[in-house]
Amino acid sequence: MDRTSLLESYYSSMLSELGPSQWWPGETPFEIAVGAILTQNTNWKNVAKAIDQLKAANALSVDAMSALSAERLAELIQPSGFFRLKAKRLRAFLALLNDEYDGQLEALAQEDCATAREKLLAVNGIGPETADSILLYALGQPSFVVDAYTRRILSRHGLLPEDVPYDELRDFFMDVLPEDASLFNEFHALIVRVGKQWCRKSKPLCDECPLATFLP
DNA sequence: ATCCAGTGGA
DNA sequence: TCCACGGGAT
Repeated sequence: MDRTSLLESYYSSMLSELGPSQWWPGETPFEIAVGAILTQNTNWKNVAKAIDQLKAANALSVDAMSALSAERLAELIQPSGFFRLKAKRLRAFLALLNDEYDGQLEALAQEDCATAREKLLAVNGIGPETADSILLYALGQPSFVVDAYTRRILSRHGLLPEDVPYDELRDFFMDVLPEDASLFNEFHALIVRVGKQWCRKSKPLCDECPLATFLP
């Protein structure tokens, strides 16, 4: 089977077994972008707490968050872990928006996908996964997101070596899938759900996995 | 390879 | 207790 049909089968198997994901949780593009930074190597439940605190402090806008000191911002996002580091990263992201896009996330979304990706990657603290998450889930751009779950599932299925570089893993999908943001959105969301519940790092539950038929 | 550094589930 | 977590920089 060619890669295109294979990935389509993965997608339809997960979708039919799990149902649609309705990702990403978040009411505004800015909130989603903030969540993408906060969730780096961190459980989403911790991020949700941090976002609640940002909301309670009315800090979930470019202007309001830009007005906060690094210390105050760190305090608000504390439950997400790495809070001093992430406060710096959020401020570096805000600096990009304020300095180059007049504080408008929508203006960044007007760039073509590759340009916006370069701009995001140039921010200290935004790496490829965070950049792609912002592009796809906050800006609606067709940039496929891959993560540790994607890597784990595909390597356990014998499709790619486990240490494959990020961009090669991303191209594994983008080279053959139609450039469709809503497809990329749902595909990645389904992979994360499978990774969390079945393809766990230790003690994976292969027997009950929605992707069990694809195992080598 | 090591640091960042809180939280919840196994 | 221990480990893993929608990673990234140094």
